[in-house]
Amino acid sequence: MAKELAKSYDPHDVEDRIYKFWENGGFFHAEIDKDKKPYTIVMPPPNITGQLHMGHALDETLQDILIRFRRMQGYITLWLPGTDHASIATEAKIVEAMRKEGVSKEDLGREKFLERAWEWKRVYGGRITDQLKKLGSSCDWERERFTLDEGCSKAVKEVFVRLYEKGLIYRGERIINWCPKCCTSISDAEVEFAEHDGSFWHIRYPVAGSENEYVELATTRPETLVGDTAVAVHPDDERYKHLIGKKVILPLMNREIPVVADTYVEMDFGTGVVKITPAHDPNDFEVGLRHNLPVINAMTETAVMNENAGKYAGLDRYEARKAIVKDLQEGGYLVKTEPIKHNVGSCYRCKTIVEPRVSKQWFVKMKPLAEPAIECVRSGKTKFVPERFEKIYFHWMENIKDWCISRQLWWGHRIPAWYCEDCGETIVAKETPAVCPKCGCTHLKQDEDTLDTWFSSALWPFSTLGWPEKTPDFEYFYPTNTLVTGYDIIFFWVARMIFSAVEQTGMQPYDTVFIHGIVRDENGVKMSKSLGNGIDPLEIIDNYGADALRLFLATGNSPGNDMRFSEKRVEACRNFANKLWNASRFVHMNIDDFNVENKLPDELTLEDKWIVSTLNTVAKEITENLEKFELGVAVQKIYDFTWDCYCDWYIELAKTRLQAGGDTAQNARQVLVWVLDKILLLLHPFMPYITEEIWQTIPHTGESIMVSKFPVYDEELNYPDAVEEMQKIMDAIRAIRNRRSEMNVPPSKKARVYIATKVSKTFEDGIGFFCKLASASDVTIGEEFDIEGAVTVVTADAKIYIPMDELVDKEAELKRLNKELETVKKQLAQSEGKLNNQGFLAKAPESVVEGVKANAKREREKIALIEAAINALK
RNA sequence: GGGGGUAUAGCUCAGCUGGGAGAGCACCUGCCUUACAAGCAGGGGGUCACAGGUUCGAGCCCUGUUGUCCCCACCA
Repeated sequence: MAKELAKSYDPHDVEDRIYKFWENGGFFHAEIDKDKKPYTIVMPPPNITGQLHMGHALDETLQDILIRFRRMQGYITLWLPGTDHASIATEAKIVEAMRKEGVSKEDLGREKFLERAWEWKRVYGGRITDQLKKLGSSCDWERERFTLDEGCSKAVKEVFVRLYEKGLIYRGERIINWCPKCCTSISDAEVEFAEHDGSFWHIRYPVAGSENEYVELATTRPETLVGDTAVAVHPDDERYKHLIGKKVILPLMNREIPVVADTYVEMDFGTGVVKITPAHDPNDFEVGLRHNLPVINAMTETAVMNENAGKYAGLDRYEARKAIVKDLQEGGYLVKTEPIKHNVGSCYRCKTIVEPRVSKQWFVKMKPLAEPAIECVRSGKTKFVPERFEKIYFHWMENIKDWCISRQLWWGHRIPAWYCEDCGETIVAKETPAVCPKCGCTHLKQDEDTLDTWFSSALWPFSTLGWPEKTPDFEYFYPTNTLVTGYDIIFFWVARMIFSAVEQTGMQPYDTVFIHGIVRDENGVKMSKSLGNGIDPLEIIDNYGADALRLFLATGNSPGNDMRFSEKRVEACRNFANKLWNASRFVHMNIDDFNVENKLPDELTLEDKWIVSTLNTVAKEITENLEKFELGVAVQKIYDFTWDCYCDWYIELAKTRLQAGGDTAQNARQVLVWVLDKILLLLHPFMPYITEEIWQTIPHTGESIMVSKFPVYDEELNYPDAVEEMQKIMDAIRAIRNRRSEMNVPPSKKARVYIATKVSKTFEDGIGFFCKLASASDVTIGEEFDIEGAVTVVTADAKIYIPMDELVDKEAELKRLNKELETVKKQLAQSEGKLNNQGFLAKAPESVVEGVKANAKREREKIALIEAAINALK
């Protein structure tokens, strides 16, 4: 008996069962086979901060499509999964959770805190793994990695030491971005700028030693005044030239500070005078270095004024601002206050406004690393898809500044540097040193800080494969093939991976960076936790199935562009899954006991040739599009083929043959099964679950569709003539349906319709959509017809005769025909115009001229046919 | 200040190297036609933002304009 299939597709029944089947069957695991080519994707590791969101679902889906496609093409595919410890983000979450319990980091101490963090990892890392599985991700779980695991940590230390020994990592006192809430330094890339409404306070500083002389300057941050160590003017500024070298008195603090000349000052902006606070502004810091100015840090690490702020000590930076403005006003120093819009930077994690801060940090010297990384992309070793992102990459790389890599956090890779408490020596090493190499003492203390989380992410493509060891995996799978990620982390991650890989492995990390956009909500707003507009992919999977979600994410998504989530469209995708399911039910009804071979019959009818040939073309197009990362275009092709060609036409046409029985029916069955099989194979990368489920129930060889061969273009199956003829027949049938509808022919009334095409078929058009192929007539195009009581209706390539008694509205019919006649005449005039244009004939290639001639000929034929139809009506 | 994306049906978007505009949803008409009403057949609806240019031919290429979104820089 044929297997009974439920009337509609229920993904709940299927997905978990199929995933287990794949996992237990070992189909995800990549066994190295030197005779075959590898195809490798290393998964961008999701953070262990929580659960997967729609952006992950997109990222994973795209990767899984590529991986499944390549696997079916016969590559040894490795999709290596993993998670990221995400130091600052995770630590912030844990601290937040602890705060609710009334516990602080310091209460716990470093070791206990880390225990807690590892527990967090165990819970949330596991959750993410489960979620990845729900999506159908075909990753090699045996190779799963975590950025803090032993291997990755080894790679991190190796790289740190190598770069240090090469002089590319240094420690120094610099001004960095400081988050007063996270209490850590953050890199330039981690600062987000946004426009804020602020005030521009104009303040006057008395000139020392002269009565009633002032310089007026303007600032947006009066609270930093307490740390001023100079004021600066432009050297060419005539207004202030005489003051250069003199001193002014810092209001409220009553300190004398010098007036320096520096070209950094813009004469046209503000008053042309700038207060210089080296400890609290990056530009001022630079000016300070040039003029050898002292650095007065006036704030603590939580941005509270410190003892250097005199009477303001203990006030928060914004309270201090208020107090200082008030005192300035009372002291007569405040000239005016004007509103201003200016950009303010905040921490990308907690949104707290960052405070520039001078402190001792570790940095990576970027210039020497950037150059080879630029070359890697310029030479095409690594390509971006879409290409335009290369520009962004180049711009960033070419203007790169040193990378601050130390973080004042506990969750992460601890910096492999030790300081000798006796002699002050710094030791950088992969292993904990026993004694100080300089003084021989054992009083060594490891640096308290950890590394920027992106430092380990930057090594991900090779640290996960066993580097720095020359492991078989590394030798075989590296460099990897494709990196799939969103444009939002090109700077954070992609760029850093490329320079790290080039520097450490001497090779590009991957051939292609396939960039996608972000998934927005239905209103086009970026999904975010704080807005509460995020949509949980698992909920969608629960309601519509993973295949539907995947299909939605793949459809209509063009590389590099954002997409909007649309539940309506997910629903449409679910409907497609159901359509496919029911098509397979229909096939099942006709193949009891698997009595059908999954191969094409010897004799193919016109419609067989059409479907086979069309499928053949579709397979080619899908392959081409997948190879150039046009996943959306690829999936659309198979969607249309399945629904329009297979379901709406082929199955309908096959019904008549199935009823006929005998060889006719058997041939139809074979073609039905054969085409369905190909559809499933082509669709499998996009909709893995349902395709496996159905594939298992039709005649097949092999264990799983996952490891079956992806259909390839086969010249033997190409029947262009049949496709063309079938196209005409379908056009004609459509026209008949259209006419029936327009003429209000009652559905109960059968009409005999004659269609004249090259292939000379007669169709009987029954109720609504029902058409069947009847015996061929001897009518050919151009032949004169004389069918009593019938009227000619003209379509592009066929004449259709409909019995007169079914025409209810002659007037409307005439009107329509006349309109069409007019249109065609216009087209003909255009074509003839071209053919009479000497300029055109001289310049146009022969093929074009031939094309226009063919158009004109066809148009003349049309006109003749329409005129005939009009006459028949009259 | 610099760079980039985008403008196509009522809505959300495809349209890949220039050759007679598409999908999903929505809307209208008619159908429970034994695979599927999560469906079938048909229909309405678009100066492809605007203005020039190249071409026999432009949604697609070039120039400019406008709208909109984003990224980078950060002049206090």
